[in-house]
Amino acid sequence: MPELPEVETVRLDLIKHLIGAQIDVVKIIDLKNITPSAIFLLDFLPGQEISSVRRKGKLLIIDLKNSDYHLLFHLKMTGQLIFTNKKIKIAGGHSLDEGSSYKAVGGELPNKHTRAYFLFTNGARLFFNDLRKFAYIKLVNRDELTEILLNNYGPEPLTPEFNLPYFKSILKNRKRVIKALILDQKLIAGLGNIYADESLFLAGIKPWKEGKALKSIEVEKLIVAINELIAEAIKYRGTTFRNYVDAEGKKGNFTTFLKVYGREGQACFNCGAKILKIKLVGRGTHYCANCQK
DNA sequence: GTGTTTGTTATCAA
DNA sequence: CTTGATAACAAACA
Repeated sequence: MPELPEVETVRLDLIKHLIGAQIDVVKIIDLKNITPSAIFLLDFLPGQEISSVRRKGKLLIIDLKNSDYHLLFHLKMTGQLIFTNKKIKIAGGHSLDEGSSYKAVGGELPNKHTRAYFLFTNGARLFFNDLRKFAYIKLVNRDELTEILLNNYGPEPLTPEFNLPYFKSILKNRKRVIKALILDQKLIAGLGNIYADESLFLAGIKPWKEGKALKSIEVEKLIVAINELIAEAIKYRGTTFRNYVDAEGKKGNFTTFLKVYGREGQACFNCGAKILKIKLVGRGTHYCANCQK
């Protein structure tokens, strides 16, 4: 599941290669979550130059030079953005021979999960893969982007806006369980199911505790846990639990540092008790009954 | 065939 | 208006 650290890893990979790159050809293979229409994008994008790659929470934002437009990518659960500048022989002009490809995690590219791809004038290629068809590509103008960011995304971990007074303000008087609150992108942008479970374990808090029931010391522990966890996960290039890969097709290295997610039935690293798993707010939820109060 | 996986949104309720 | 709870979606896999 690409959460903030995984999308950030993809972003850091992409800026190494895509800044200044000019789009040559766009191929849309099978993508229903694309706006405006695929036909419009096929016409609009060629010739556009990429000026920067940004991110808000799990949303990747590609800015186009001398343009009021921004290309948004959301990977949802199984989306991948895989870049390559390996040279391959392309028969006759610009278009990539569908049969030609090179090896990457998940098979040759393009493969059966490739929903769209971009060819750049310098020979680089960017593949948009998605096993399920949840992920989206969206082209928006500046005002639409501002509105999207304002309406859907709160402050991110590791930013000045995500401070203790803010965190306390969004938890007090809240009846929702703490896991639901920290998963809410409007309150904190970037946490998904893995890092929500992990941060609550690190802070020693039961996932189903009501927001308003958290003691001051618990709120302090949790904000530290979230920030440290996200920083470490970025440092290790994210977590691959199912099919996440970075923009070079490589897996994340933080997986081995997980304390509770995916460890049901195994011994807690802290106390040795069995890690338990329940369903909470519709999500698989992992915790240690002994360490989380 | 059944249940499970999760990010996000729609819908409904209070 | 705010807040919260839940279903729905997608496709593969055990």
